[in-house]
Amino acid sequence: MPDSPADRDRPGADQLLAFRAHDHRACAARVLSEAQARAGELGVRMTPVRLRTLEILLEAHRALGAYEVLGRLTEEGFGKQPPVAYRALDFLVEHGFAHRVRRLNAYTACAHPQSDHSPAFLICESCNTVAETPAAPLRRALDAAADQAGFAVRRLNLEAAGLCAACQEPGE
Amino acid sequence: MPDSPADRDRPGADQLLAFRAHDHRACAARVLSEAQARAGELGVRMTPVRLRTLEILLEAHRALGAYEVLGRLTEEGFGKQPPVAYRALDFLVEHGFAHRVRRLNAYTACAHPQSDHSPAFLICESCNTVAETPAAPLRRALDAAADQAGFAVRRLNLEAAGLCAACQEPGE
DNA sequence: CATGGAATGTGATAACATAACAATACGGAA
DNA sequence: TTCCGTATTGTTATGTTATCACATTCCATG
Repeated sequence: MPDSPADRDRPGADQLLAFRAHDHRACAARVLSEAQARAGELGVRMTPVRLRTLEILLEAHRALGAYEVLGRLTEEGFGKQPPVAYRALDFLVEHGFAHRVRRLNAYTACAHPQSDHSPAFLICESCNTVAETPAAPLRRALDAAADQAGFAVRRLNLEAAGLCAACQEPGE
Repeated sequence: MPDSPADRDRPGADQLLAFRAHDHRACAARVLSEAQARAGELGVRMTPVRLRTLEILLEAHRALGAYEVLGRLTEEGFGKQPPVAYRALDFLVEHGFAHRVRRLNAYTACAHPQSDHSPAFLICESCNTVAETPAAPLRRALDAAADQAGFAVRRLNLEAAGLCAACQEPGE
């Protein structure tokens, strides 16, 4: 299927697929297997809680709060205290498998774990769907501005709140 | 004093003054009086708690948590329950007198209340200083990308974490 | 198999934020 | 000026998010 680097840099391609119909099961499975492969490359352990946490985020295809994730994990026999979820989520974020959406106090699976990137999030205030879109050009622009002040950017968090196409429709 | 629109769009001018020595008292007084004038224009009331909250943020010249602000307000005879601080802060943010820095769960006085703008924050992970820099060009770029997906951006939050010039120095 | 570091689990608590409602202040209309 | 509606401030109570400290288990390595 078409998923060239060029496609990946073009919003409107699979980046914003959160707002569009798609083969969800295949999409999740693909990201999962990519993530496992990448964990191997990075020399980190994709343990059962961590894997399951990522699966949960992928199934939702929306941002989940830590306690929502915890609830799911507990149902499945994992621990029931907050650190269980927070540690798994922190791990996933740390290694680029998931992102933290601060505006929602929530976490979402990374749509493109295979490559380092500077993500930007489009958060629909009506349906709460979170779409990830590439922000590399924005990142470069910001880096340039920060450089002038001698500031070294390490992590960038870019979240736009608004209305997705579907929620803008009149009868919605 | 020089504060033309051109200056305001150039980082390295007064935008990043949080990282530089400056006449803090005069700077705070200027912003305060501008804010009061602007409240009049907007037809909103800059009441004592709200004014004092803004003063507190300006004095700190760093991001303060809601409970830090609450502590200060309480010392001065205002209420001692969280909503007192949250309401004042919400008011200030709502009308552009302050910003919320989500990465820090904190609030900071707006450096440029006189004009609508899309701010970006440079957050030093070492000294926690928060500098506000203009993000209008970034905003335009993001709007363009979002448009392609039919997404209408209403609010943009851009926070960069890293090291300020001072904290990058060897002996620091 | 011993062993040390990583990972998981627990109870407890800290930190951040809002709901719901009472009392008061303010400003415009009668 | 007086009255009235609304905005504002205050309170108690509670909800939500996140971390600390420490015990136990897992697992790769020697």
